[in-house]
Amino acid sequence: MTDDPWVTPVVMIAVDLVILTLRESRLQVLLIERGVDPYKGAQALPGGFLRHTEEDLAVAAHRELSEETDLDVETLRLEQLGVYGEPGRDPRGRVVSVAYLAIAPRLPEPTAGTDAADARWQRVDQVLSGELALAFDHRRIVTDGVDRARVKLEHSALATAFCGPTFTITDLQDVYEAVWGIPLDPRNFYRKVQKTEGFIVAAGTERKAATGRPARLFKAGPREVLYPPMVRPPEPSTKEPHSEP
Amino acid sequence: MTDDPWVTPVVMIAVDLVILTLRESRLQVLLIERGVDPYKGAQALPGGFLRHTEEDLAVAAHRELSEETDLDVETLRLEQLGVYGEPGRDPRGRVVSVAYLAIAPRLPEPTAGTDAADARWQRVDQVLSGELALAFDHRRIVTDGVDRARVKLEHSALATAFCGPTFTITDLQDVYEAVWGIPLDPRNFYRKVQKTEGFIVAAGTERKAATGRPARLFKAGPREVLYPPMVRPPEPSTKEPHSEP
DNA sequence: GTAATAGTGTCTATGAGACAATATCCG
DNA sequence: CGGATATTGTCTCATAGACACTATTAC
Repeated sequence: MTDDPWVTPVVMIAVDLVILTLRESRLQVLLIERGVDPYKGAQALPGGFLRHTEEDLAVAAHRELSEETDLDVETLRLEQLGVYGEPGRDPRGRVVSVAYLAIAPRLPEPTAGTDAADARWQRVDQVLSGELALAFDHRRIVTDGVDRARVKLEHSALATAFCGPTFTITDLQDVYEAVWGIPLDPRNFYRKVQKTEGFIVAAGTERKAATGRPARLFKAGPREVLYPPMVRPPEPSTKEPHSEP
Repeated sequence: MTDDPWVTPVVMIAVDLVILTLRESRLQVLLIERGVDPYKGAQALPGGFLRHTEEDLAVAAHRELSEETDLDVETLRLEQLGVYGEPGRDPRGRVVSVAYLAIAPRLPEPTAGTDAADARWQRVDQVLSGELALAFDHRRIVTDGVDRARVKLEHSALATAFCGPTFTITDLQDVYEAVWGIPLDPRNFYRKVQKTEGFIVAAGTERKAATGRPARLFKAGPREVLYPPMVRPPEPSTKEPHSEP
């Protein structure tokens, strides 16, 4: 940092939000329909430009979150995901965007008649496959966000953030299965989660099940870092250069 | 992203580099002495402002790397570490800095008489402890970089990047011990590393040892992602809120 | 030979994963 | 009772970690 700052070109700073949730056992991401021109009418991540010179990035992210969505801003914990600053990514000029990631519990559909009216949950698999096109480089940002969530599920108690204040162990398993995209054995999962001290704690009560035996309820425990970690089977690895007879 | 970009305030973009290496079995970070005024004379990370509007962030990072250091820019792989954009972090105005992380093999001291003359390797532990003060919020950036390196050592073949083109298994163990800050059993480490297919591959030759039996040489293998991961023992955990009788 | 480091063998505790068996609800 | 889901038990296999032991060099 020895250079003269006054030769620095003008750059616009934006924040983009990747909000993930679980609905109908599918991983979904919150998208809005753009109302203005670059990519008008296309789906995009919630977000926007920095308002004034003194605005903190995380504050701007929270502001956009409350402006463009119905979500309970207090509950959500935003985590910095990365910077996306390729010169050509925004036709309006040089825009450097700071992406944030958050995990939301299942929530009602965004309310019509508000600023958030254009916000909709969309299936992540449709975004990743390209079936649902996004504005700018937002597909890449979603991809990175999902990857981050997958990894964080292994080592942190993030999964509980997908659930409501209380949940059953099966609810928690649904989170892992949806995010990882693989089935898990309910019995081994059950014991594994219980044995990881501080991950979840009993929430006293039980509940009436629609069918079958009612499950115990739990809430998120104090532990943030899981040890031992939840293990995710190795990826099929797009290129497995082996094949012994 | 529905806002009008033209109300966006002017923000300066900088890149900062966290270059880590291993010297004398210590984790060290490359720092420069600032020659201009905010924090003039203090130690800081290499880096600088974006040059022109079309310059890519990663390109700017590489440019600063070659301008301010002697390192072989081609070999080093820069990885985005995060964004640091607090309003008050730079007295000159609003500066949003994108930090990059790289791992360098052991290299000679920076050459005097070049632009890199002020660059010096400094012990990471002195930075983290505050014994060596850094300009701006660079101590936090170094902290985050070291944390990232620690985690990446578990799941990726990053450790080989600390070594030269060929190395012994003991060399590799030194990397893990220095970065993690804990001792490892050489015999278990030996087998673990060998069993992880594609991590390291034999580099034919052996070498003459100063003392003891000469070791086999290896080079980095094709595998980037380690499975199973190298396991790092759980942290002592600053706050262990348990104590049952 | 001794010192020193490289590499191997082996035992044990623990966890992952498969899967049978039991428990508790609904109707 | 039968159907469905929750919870527990048990077995087997793989791996981490401890550590005795052998191998190969320099002197």
